[in-house]
Amino acid sequence: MPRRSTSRRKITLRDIAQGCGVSPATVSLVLQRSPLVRSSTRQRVEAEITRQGYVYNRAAANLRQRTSSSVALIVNDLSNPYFAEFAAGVDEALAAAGCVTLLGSTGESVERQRAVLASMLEHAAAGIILSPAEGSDGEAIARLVGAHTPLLVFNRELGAGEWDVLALDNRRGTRLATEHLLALGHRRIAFFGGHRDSSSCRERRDGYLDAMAAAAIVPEPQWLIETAPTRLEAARQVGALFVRDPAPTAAVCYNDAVALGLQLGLAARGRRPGQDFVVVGFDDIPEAAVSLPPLTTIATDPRARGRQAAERILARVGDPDLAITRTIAPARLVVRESSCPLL
Amino acid sequence: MPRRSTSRRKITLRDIAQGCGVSPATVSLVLQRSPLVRSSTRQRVEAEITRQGYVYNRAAANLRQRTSSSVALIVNDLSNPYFAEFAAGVDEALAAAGCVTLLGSTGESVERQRAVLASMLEHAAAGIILSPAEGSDGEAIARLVGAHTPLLVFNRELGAGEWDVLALDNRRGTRLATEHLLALGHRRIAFFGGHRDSSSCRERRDGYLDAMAAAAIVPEPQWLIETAPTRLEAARQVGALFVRDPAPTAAVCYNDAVALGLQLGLAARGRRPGQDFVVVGFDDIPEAAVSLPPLTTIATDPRARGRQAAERILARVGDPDLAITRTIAPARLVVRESSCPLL
DNA sequence: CAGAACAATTGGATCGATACAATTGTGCGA
DNA sequence: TCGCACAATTGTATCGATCCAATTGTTCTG
Repeated sequence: MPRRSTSRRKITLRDIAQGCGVSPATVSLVLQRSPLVRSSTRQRVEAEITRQGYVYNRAAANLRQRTSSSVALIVNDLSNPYFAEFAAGVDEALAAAGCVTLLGSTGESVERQRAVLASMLEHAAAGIILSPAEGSDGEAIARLVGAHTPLLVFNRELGAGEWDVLALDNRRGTRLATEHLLALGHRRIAFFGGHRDSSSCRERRDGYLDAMAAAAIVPEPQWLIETAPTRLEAARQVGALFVRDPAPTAAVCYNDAVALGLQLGLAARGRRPGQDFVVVGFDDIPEAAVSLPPLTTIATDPRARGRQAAERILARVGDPDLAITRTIAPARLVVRESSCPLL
Repeated sequence: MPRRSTSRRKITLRDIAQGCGVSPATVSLVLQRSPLVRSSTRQRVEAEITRQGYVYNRAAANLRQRTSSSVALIVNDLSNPYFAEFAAGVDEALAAAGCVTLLGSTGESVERQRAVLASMLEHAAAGIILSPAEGSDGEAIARLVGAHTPLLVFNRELGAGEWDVLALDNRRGTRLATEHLLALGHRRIAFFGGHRDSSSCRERRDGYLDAMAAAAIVPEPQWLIETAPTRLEAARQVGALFVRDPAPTAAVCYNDAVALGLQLGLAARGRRPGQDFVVVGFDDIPEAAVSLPPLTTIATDPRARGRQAAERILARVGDPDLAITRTIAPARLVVRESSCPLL
């Protein structure tokens, strides 16, 4: 925990008051743009402020007013471009509201998540946007956060509780993707990648199963392939799709990273993705548009989701008595060349 | 600017004191793990703390102690995976030091950068890590930040001033890359991508020119091609490499995004990257290892750089009288299949 | 058993800005 | 010129935790 320099005292509102012969209260009024101060005094004070290079101490004000001007954003993995975009959106909207973002990352560790949450509470975040680490216990989080700090859970299920939820329409997304492949004439469609026990993976798999069931197709067990949700792991597992004949002709992937890995693995085995085998991803990360071939995927617009999350938590902080909301953000199909009609 | 709920008063240290019949001072001592308190009292106090669900108010403590427990991180573009990794590293190291990260992004806007800096100062950041927006004025930033808050400038030049600098060894990086290509037997080597006026691009181009000069090769003007530093733009500009004969046989790229775009553009024109034309990137983003073919590049390890930046600013906050440091982080060549000996 | 040495506890001022009641200054009509 | 309404300004308690000097308990030694 760092300490601040003590070399030269910091300028306070009292210094300004003394410097131009008014009371601290008046300076405070000037800072708040109160119409009560005469414009001549205001100018005198403002001149003194710039002359002395005074910096407002928001922490002191927050203490007095029992308010907070920060919102915490806790994600599991910043280096995932999806969350990075989300974070950028959150920060954008918070900054626009004159609010600062407290960043925390958990690296999927429940223990670190506990520590980070505690730290954010101590730092008096007005609200918390949380994308829970895998294996989080909703009860425990609720107990830790308490009823005073509003919480918005993003991206993953955490059971029901006294918090707002902003979820993606995972199930509908993969259903759309699967229906798209069915419409192209595919019948043997795999669901590729993701961790069996993650809630988002479960939901996406369910959407796939819905669409298959609606088409009266029973997926073979070997069409469901689990991998770590990374490009590299996905590329390694491509072989599993072709162990038994007849092999699938298309795959709905857990996310774009996996889909890109799959395309890579296909190319490495001499199958041309988009022609010999059709791939659909999920997320629409920037790379999806420029991969080889460009990837058909489900877009969820993480930046807009970030802005949305920020606005929601600000609304709740503004009025804690609002009813709990549960928003399902839309997912839309973006068709690119990785999926094209069977010839 | 949000306000906090007023529904039920927050528990303060005084409540705990009353609750177990000691003075606030004693509770404070317990919180600071002071050895002065008798262990029986300590236990009584701790029990009361958990019973009432007390949350420490670090802002109040910071005010009294004239300290701060936060460090600001200001980047131009979080959605750039390079900065996202960097941010993850910063947060990791700050969290380990019990410090919280104030995030701000500027989107390359000098005006937003001014606003964000001002906000961070008001929020009493103990120090600021800044990757300046393009076109920043070092003077202006110095004036704004003042002498009280230590500043660490990352990634871009900003003139010399009262701040620490953590830079990448751009020039040496591209020199290494170019020497690698020369060693493979290439002579007609292009420098591809980047904005002419960005400081990092200039440095990287200089490294390339150094190596070429050392090999007594004068680059043709059409070997130097400017593009926006994105995959898409790079892919669009590939044609420019081949307008005149004899065309280059290899390219050192401004960064990996550009290099991947170049590979894409080559494939689209029927040239096999890595065989018909050799490509080297810069940054070693995760995609580089799994592109087609895997990309030879210059690794700078952004996560480690982030940790390093955090540690440096913490050290400076701890002792403001340290001499100014200027660290050039090493860049190392990672050879993959996108570069292989001419056959 | 006095009193020194030490352990444990506490009152109250303080950090910097704000809110509120109270005070002072100004203009104007009677 | 007085008094009144209203505009400006100000003194001071406060937010929650900390720190210092001062106080109270406890133990031990001669």
